[in-house]
Amino acid sequence: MGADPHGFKPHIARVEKKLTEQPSATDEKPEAPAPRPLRVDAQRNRDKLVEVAAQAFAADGVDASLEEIAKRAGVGIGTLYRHFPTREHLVEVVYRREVEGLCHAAEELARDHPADAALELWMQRFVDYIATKRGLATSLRLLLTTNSTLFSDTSGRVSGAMRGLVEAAAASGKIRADVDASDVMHALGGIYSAPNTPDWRERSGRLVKLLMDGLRFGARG
Amino acid sequence: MGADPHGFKPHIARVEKKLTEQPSATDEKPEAPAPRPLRVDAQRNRDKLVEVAAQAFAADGVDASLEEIAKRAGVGIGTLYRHFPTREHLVEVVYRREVEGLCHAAEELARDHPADAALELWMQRFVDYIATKRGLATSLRLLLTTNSTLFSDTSGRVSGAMRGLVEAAAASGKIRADVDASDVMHALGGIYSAPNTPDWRERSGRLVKLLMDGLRFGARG
DNA sequence: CACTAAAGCGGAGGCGCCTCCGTTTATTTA
DNA sequence: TAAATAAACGGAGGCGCCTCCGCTTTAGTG
Repeated sequence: MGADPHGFKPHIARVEKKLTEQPSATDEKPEAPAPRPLRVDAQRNRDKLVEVAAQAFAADGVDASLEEIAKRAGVGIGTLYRHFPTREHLVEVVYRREVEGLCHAAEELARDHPADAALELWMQRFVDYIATKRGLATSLRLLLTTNSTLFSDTSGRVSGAMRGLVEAAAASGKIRADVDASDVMHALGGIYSAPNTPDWRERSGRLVKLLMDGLRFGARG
Repeated sequence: MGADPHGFKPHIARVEKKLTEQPSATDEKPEAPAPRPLRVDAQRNRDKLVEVAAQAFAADGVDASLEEIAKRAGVGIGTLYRHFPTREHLVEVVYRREVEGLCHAAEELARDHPADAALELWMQRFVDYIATKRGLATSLRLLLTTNSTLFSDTSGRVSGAMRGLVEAAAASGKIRADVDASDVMHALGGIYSAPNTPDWRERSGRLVKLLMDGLRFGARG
């Protein structure tokens, strides 16, 4: 995006296909007839593709070239399309992975740090997450309105993770006890809706610090 | 869409550009410094493009080939892109034109027919409009969330036109007087949200007739 | 009418999308 | 271990997107 003077930059939404059928990353429903667990090479390629795609989308936005992604993952374009029949499939998987990572980070941070530090670090991580989300903005907006499962899924998980951290911090006395997790989430809303200036990241960082000061103020600990 | 086995069918939303700057079909703001009224040949080409595009979108959906549209309009692809720098611009103009037509039809029908017939005919026309809107579904959804002016503009105009017809019919005694235009609009909602079956059109036609029977029931006239 | 600047035109060219199918490879079976 | 087979691979090919810029047409001006 920028180093691509002749690039292919369509500007339209064209999504008609297959959005009903979910990729379903963590599908362990007891009813599933175990659809055969992907050959090891296939799984390896798939993972590599997702990883490379995540980088590419972060760097170039959703318009990143799929052919380039395939190449960088060391597979043919055909392989990419077999795993992800549409661009959305790939975007969705990358996004879900991002959410997964964010929730996982919450557990990890909670284990390795004092409750208030864990919360603060997590919020900084949340800023990165939002940054990605903004990169994918248009696609995501469409995906989230088309595919309501995705929306409820992810927003539920994220706010759940945050709730856990806030409550733990409150319980440990590291932050004041009279706040609700949803209030904190609401405060973070400012990050999301803030204008897309170049200094957005620093601003957001400061917002998080400020918020933490507020949370620590008058804490028991 | 179908007669295009090797066609270019991306499936992603890529809209970043120029959606702020409105095409503004009917821009007559007193502040505008009159941006020079388009050379006659240019205007002719532009009109032709919009007309052809309207047909193409109706026939093939928003994925209709822009090169094909340019060709059928008898201009080069470059001309199309000069007038409509992105596909959305074209979609938006076509859509606004559709809305315009619908509102204009309301006046015309009101002039040429008894009030109740005018309303019924207009509602049948409304079915066509919705059909178009469905054809453009994904693009429109994105456009309407991105560009809130477009939304308020058009929905306001359409419901205004309908209100006029309903009130005229009620005043003339051709339909019962105890209904509100917004109720009728609400009833028509069924058309929009109905599943996209092949017999959708007939169903909608019957819905309109049914609705008219309900409206005529117990009328003074 | 001749001239000229500005406006408009249009298509070649370069790139990305995505399908199709012959080839390669992992896994199962003998 | 070898043969058989299903799964996966990958890239050529065909098509649409969109920019760029030399050529054409229009609308003024003297």
